[in-house]
Amino acid sequence: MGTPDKTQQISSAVSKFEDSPVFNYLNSLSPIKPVKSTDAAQPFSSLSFASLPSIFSSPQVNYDRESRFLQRHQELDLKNAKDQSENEGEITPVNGVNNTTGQNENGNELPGNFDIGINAGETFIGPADESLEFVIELSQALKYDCGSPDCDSTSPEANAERIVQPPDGLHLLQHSEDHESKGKRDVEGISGQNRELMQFSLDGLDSKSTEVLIFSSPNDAIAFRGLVQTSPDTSSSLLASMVPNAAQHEILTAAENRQLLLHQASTLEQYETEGHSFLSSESHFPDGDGQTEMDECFNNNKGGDAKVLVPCGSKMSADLYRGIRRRCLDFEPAQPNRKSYDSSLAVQQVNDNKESQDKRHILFNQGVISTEKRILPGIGLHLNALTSSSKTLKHEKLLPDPSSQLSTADQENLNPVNSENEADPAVKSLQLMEYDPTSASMSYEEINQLSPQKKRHRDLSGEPDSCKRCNCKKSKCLKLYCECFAAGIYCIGPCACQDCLNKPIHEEIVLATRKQIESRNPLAFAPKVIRSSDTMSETWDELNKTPASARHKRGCNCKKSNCLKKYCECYQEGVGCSINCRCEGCKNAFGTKDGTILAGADCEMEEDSEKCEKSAVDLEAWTADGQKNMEPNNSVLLSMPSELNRPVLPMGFPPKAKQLRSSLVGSSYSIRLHHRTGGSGLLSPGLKPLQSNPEDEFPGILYGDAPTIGQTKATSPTSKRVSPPHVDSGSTLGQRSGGRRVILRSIPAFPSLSSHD
DNA sequence: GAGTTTGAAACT
DNA sequence: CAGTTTCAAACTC
Ligand SMILES: [Zn+2]
Ligand SMILES: [Zn+2]
Ligand SMILES: [Zn+2]
Ligand SMILES: [Zn+2]
Ligand SMILES: [Zn+2]
Ligand SMILES: [Zn+2]
Repeated sequence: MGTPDKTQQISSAVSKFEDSPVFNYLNSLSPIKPVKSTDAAQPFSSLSFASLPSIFSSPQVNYDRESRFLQRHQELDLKNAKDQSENEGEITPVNGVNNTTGQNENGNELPGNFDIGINAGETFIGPADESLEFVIELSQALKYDCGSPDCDSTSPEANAERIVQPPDGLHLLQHSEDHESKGKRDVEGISGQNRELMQFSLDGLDSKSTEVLIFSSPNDAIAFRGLVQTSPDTSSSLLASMVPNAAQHEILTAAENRQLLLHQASTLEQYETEGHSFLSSESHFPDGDGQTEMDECFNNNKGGDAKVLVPCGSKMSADLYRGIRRRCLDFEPAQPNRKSYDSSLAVQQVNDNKESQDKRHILFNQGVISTEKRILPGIGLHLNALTSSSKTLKHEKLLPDPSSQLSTADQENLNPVNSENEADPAVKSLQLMEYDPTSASMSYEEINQLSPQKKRHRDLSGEPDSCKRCNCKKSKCLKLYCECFAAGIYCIGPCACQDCLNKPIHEEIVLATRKQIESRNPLAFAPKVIRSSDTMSETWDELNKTPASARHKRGCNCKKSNCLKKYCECYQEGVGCSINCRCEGCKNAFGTKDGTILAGADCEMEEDSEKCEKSAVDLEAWTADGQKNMEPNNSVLLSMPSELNRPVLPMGFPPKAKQLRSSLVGSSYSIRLHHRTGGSGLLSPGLKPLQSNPEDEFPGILYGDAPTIGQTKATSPTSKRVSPPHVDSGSTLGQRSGGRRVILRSIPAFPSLSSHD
């Protein structure tokens, strides 16, 4: 509510953004402006679906179904969300008690705001065939939802934990918070199943399993999500990694998604063959990781009921854990939360087998809870608002959200929620609130952290908090100068800003400001880099060709940097300059304005061998860029997270794309696992540090995640400096960390250049 | 860490 | 739309 003026402004903005599902969703969630939300909210389902359809061949059909699902799902989520949102706004303790009770309460409340108009009921799922598509679409839709942290939270883990521990409402709730992180683990853990899931999604999912899940619990929504997200997330995550921009998301068609999934699946399979677990492979996925993983777990659960879960849990425990951490690391170094996972996992394993039914039940419950948590995160991001802001953008924005979801979680603080105990949710939330409201739900923070942080993650070793984000002194973080604000996220602990108003507490201000900025420039929060993904896979298939399909929408205006430094937004994003650029003396290693790519081959052809060299250098430079950070491989990953950490360029990065590619691909496999192998070791870290594991654990995965998230530039500010991974040496890359990355990159590399603009 | 450079964002 | 100022990051030392 806020002042009428604000409301009006917002409402107007909302109208604009109706398209963005996330936005709607958020609105609905946030208690603050029910009215607005309501209006805007309605679209949530419709919007989200609408977007989905575009992606898939048959949108309408799916749409209907999805909408149904969503409705339910939404209701649940909304309830949760509401609770959370309320909490956020008020900062009251949330989770613990609220969850349980909250649901009921929320439920009552929801109807009013939401009213999505959907029928919730009835048949959620249709025939198996449809279910497949349905699932996918949903997943996408969910993603949008997920954009918020929620997605992450829903994790199988929760179930597991629950099982282990007595079913106290309170405990559960508390755990739920932790679950978020756990969820991630779980997801990853599913490894073996993942493949199946993926395939299944492609093939057409088992209608049976899906149905079961959905129908079985009242929390259909949750289950639903899990299912949906599963397949879609994966694809999405891949996409994300591949595509830098949200735009890709839109572009991708169902077919593409499938391809992606398949691709992943194949990759995973390979891994498994080697003995690695899937988890790792998936984990590498950027955004989706958390979600995806969870989804998978869910899927498993659904299909196999308890059985599935068990596996997930067990696998997850070690492998997942790592994977999760990695991801976290990517985005953010410290994730204290994760620790808890370990313990929880162990417990899960024990219990899992026995109580399949109970588990399920629990799952649902937990899922719900987690959902609630999730909601918060979403809110945390301004993205919601932003998303809505630009109609066209919505998709783009969506992407960002997901990315954010990824998990960055790190936040320094992060509360130790984890294992320690579940400290009371309320307490946590309170604490978090101090820093950020997000704290309650990791996801929230995660999102926020995502983008900006990545840049500076370098601090890894040093301080957990290290990841710093913005350092605004005069803008109060309410202008695009602020990377956080520009990325649509709230400032958090790692930010070194002064007089910051970009915090959940000042949501109204933030949203109003956003609105104003958008009114001036509708694309202000849109992703800066666009990729035409349409053909991407096909087109690109091989690298060769042109380089970069992705391009900066607005182009740069460099005068002195020759587009060879990160002062250049194009270069920073890892994309070549385009006709939209007004740069002078462009030597962008990713492609010059004229279209010349400096790539090695080109170089030769072209006059300047120098360019070639430079370009190649750039690559390295790009990753390492200015600083000299050198962290081992990880660095790259870490850095990337923000936006694209990795250059858009797909394959061929100009210079020595070959090396990269090959290395990437090859490495992907190799890498994968190596961490996972350690099965036992995984857990360890506890926390850690990115730093510590960087090389081993993170490499690939993190990397992937990051990009995904980062992809949409809009969301993330720019990654400023990346640490250099030693990417340049192809050999190195290839081996470990590189693997996944490479794959991702290659995939992403979409072809066309984006002309869309 | 301080200081410089840079180009986008904001402002006029 | 161009010119100027402001700003925070990227970069340098
Ligand atoms: Zn800031
Ligand atoms: Zn900030
Ligand atoms: Zn700030
Ligand atoms: Zn430039
Ligand atoms: Zn440019
Ligand atoms: Zn240029």
